[in-house]
Amino acid sequence: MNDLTLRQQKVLGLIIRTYINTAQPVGSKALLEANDLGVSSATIRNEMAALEELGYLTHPHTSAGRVPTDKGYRFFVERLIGDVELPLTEQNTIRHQFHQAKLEMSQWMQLASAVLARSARSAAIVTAPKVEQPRLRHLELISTQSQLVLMVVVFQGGTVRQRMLSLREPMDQNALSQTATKFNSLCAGLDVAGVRNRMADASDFENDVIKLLTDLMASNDAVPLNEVYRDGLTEVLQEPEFTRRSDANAIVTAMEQPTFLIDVLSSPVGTVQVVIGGEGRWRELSACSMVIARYGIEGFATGALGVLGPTRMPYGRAISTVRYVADLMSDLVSDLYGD
Amino acid sequence: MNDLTLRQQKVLGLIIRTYINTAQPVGSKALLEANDLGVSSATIRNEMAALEELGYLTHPHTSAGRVPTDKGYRFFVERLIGDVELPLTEQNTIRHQFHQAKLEMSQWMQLASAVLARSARSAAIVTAPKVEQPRLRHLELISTQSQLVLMVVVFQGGTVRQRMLSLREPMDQNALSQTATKFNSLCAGLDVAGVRNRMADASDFENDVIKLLTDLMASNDAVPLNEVYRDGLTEVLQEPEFTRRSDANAIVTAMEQPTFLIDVLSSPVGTVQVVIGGEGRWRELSACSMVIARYGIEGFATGALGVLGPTRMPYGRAISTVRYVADLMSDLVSDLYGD
DNA sequence: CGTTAGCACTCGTATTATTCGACTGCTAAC
DNA sequence: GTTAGCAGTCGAATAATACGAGTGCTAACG
Repeated sequence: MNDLTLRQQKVLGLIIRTYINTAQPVGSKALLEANDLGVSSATIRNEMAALEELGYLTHPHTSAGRVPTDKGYRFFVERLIGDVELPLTEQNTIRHQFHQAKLEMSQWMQLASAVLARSARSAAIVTAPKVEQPRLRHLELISTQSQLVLMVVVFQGGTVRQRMLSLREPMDQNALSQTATKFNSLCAGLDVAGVRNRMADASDFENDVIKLLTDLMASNDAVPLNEVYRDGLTEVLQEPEFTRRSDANAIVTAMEQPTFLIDVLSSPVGTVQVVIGGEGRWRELSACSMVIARYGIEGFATGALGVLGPTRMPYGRAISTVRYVADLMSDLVSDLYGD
Repeated sequence: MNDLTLRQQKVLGLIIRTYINTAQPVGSKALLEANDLGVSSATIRNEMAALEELGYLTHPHTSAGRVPTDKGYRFFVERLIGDVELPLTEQNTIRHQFHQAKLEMSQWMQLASAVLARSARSAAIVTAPKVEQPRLRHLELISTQSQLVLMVVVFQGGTVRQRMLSLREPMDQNALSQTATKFNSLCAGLDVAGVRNRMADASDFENDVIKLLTDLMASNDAVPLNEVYRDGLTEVLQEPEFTRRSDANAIVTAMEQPTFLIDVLSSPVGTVQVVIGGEGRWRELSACSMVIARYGIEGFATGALGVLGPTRMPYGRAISTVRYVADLMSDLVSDLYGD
């Protein structure tokens, strides 16, 4: 895999960079004009042919310039761009924006998606941090209509969720409050199992509450895709690769139902994943690349964020922005939920 | 405006219905073959010419069939389809789905958007019901890090919101809880002004809390577009009118930032608005129509929902589905938040 | 042996010409 | 008022052509 000469690496890098900028197949002559390589176009052509032979480039057709393959992009990402950091000025701009925002997770997520979209010329997705092992902090039961109760649950860490509960027989607000108080005094700080345990001798109604609570804590796992912020779809659809209807649909669908995020959630926090051309796993995303990271505090509360764009993506910017924003969001999570 | 003969109305209706199904300009001959009109194609042509003269139809070009204008659609919607109700079987299906779902607003919204999108062959948007005049129900202050406090506010009606608050000097959880208890006992059931009033002699910290609370209650107005559910964008983009890049972009942008909903929020609950071809107000949506309604309880908690699609929209289905789902959601809101 | 100039060849894109056919609009007859 | 018939129109589809960017090969060069 590493049997590329230095010059081949240089040529490959230049082709990819040029192609990323222009979206046009890169010819030997054009490449030579823009960069001083000290060799003739014929030599470049030879190198190009060699790179094609090795699978890093292709031809759309005989008389066109070269275009990177997924393998080419992969090499580019892993060997050629290195660990780029976001320029300090941009870091500051972003950090500044985050400090401007109200101290609220939803605002941060929105901001993060906006920053990602602008910076990486791609569509951005940010999911809310999800608490891993929810522990009860506070519970409220609010009587609404005769037989209906609104249950509001605050988990340790500040996540709030709500559900309706229908009663078997009418209860007044007083009785409800009593039950809530009982839960709060007995079960604060406990997880699902703990609550079940502590409330072993529960009344029918209390059991209903426990059931709903359990359901809520468990379903926490199942809805990672519920609270999702998106941005930049319109812009990315302007890119020439999405002229083809099917490719445009693929990315719109992917943004609507970002199922691919589920796979990402198994990676550790802090690493930035680059998936090029769907990588076999997502056939319909063969024209797309994504740069994704998990953020938050491992084992406690984590979310995912990243960008989705054409394979011809500014990987350097994308990777460094995703990493920076992920780190920033991790800091914010630990500020918000930190112990 | 009503100077159309009965036959003209019939012809107009048939043309529009045909065009809605086929997306192809409708010729006199084709129209005659599909429907038994008892007259010849020449007569139809005369009627078509008259309808065009009156502004209800156009020609893409000389040798093409007729296509409805926005005025034509408008007449169709207001005079020709009448008050269609959704078929009972569909009503039942939808109602059944809603009862299957967990008793949670977010699930209902998601479901509503799915139902709307499927039924009206359009993209659907559903915004969360927004409480009009928020009154405090319960407040919690949770210490996270040294100088940071998470404030969770439950409003009357069950809306829950959260914000961070940075302290000027450290406070422990006990002190925080005390403050929260004070607010809860003194201010439950009050609106912004009431809280300010009751807490006239507040400490510095309490004033910070009040400030944040005020901010939260006020900003409630400003973020109607925060919690929004969408569906069906992918499908609607398949429609032939969105082959043109610019039109596709228009609808994607509109779905990303549904600013047009703001205007809708002034209409009364219960009426279904039909906006055809942007109606001058939204120039970029000239190729789109929308069918929108507000739902909820007037003056207490309302949201908006509707569909966005090509002007060639199945208006009958769209209107009846939007109305039915809006009514359903209104019922659910009054179940949830009802007094 | 790597490099380079030169040149024939390929093939997609753009351009132009041509045909085809659906539909209209008109006229004259019913 | 309605209808048959027909000339006329204009977009869409098809074919023919020219253009040119870029390759790949070969032979010469240092």
